[in-house]
Amino acid sequence: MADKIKPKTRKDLIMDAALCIFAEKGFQNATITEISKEAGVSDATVYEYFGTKEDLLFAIPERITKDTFEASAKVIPYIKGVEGKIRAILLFYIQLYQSNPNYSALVLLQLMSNKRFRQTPAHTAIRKSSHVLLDCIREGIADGTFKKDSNPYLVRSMFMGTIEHLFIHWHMQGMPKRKPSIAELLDPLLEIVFDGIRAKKADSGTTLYLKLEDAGALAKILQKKGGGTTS
Amino acid sequence: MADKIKPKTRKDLIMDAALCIFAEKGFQNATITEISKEAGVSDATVYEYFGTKEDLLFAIPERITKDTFEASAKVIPYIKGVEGKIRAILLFYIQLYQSNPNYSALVLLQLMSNKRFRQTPAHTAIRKSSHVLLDCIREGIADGTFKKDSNPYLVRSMFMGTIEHLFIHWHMQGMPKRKPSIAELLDPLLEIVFDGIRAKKADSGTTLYLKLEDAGALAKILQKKGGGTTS
DNA sequence: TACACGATCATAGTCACACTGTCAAGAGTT
DNA sequence: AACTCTTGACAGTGTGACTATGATCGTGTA
Repeated sequence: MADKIKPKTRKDLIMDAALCIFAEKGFQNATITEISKEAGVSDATVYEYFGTKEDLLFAIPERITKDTFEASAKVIPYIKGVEGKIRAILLFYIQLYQSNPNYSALVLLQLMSNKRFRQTPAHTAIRKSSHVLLDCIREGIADGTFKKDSNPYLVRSMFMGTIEHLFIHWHMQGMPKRKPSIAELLDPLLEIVFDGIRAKKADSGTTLYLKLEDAGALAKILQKKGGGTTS
Repeated sequence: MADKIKPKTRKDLIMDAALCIFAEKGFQNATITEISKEAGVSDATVYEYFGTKEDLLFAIPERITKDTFEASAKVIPYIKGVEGKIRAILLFYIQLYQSNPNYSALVLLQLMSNKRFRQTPAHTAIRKSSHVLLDCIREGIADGTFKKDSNPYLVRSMFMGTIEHLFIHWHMQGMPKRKPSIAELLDPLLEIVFDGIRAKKADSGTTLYLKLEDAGALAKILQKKGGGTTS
């Protein structure tokens, strides 16, 4: 196990340097010379490993994205309850973005709006993970946790859109040094959405809400019976 | 009024051409020569009006953004109720993005992640409008429409993040010809969020929700009184 | 030690494109 | 006609991605 200390190949050195510089100055404003200098190699070596500057850009998120999302996919099935699963998936995203600011800057600011990136293995991994989230929401609708008429695509966009929006603003605000408090917003976010889409029936042990207009009718029912609620 | 038919200045022609080409191929992949040819002017004329290619990019959303958001700001105060106000603001965004696909592609895909764009009048207008939305949410919290412990920043990110996410995916999907159904998702979106943050108390005239545990006590009250709800 | 071979470097060169500068050709005005 | 302002044509510069080539370094092998 001691030989697991990787000696950092030149390829890794180049990608590490590129990640820093791309995240800091943006893809277009970064030069190959700058990256090769930072990595301590020559320009030619960069082209030895990566055909073009854009190939280098696309290669960077590949390792981390695949590793993370494959790990996520393995864990999720063992979590019981769709709400817990959804929470776990979103926590994965938030922690990934939060603990790798350069990575998230790259993905959210440079890659997400690049059409060629969409034909990349890294993006396939992202898409797959996004699909897992969608399936969880569908499962929640199917098993009665969420309202039958919920739009799963909308709900997914609410989750992913909100989280990405928060991170984009964090990056654009110009202070990615300070740890963001986005993880603390996960539970409030979940609470709002779940509260909004949760089926309001008395089949699970959750809190039950009734419209006031129905309260009159309910009052009579409650009077006749002892107070037991049978569906 | 007949002389209101603008003869389309060269500046406008250039910006129109640039909008099309930037939206289609992206800022970096578009060349000045291409734009000037499309506009029917020479390269030099482009530089006559716009110092740099980026200045041209930033100039494009200026008119439409300012016009739209200033119009929005004038209308909002006349709408009663924070929920209506919020709905109106979001509808403004959606209709703006939906009826100007090129504009929304430019803003959402190219400009939002550009740091220099943030120091631009166009972005100031966007920020101002975003602040109006935040104020509405705060107003809703203050007047008891929404829960006291709602995080207005989070709620705003939920609205804007979701809408932007939906539009970005619409653009990236590669079929911006077909009219998107995003406007139809506004009410479901509002329903979920409002449902999640609405104060469940009996202080405003809106629909009222009660916890089931309270229904027993309510039943007695309703029996004694005729049914009128005085606060 | 000597050799071979692959990896890396240094360097020079090509090409595309943003941007500049110059000057001449219209168009409008006096 | 003279004057001015706008526009176009075009040549030129600088930067940076990418290519091509030969030198050099490091390592394993005879």
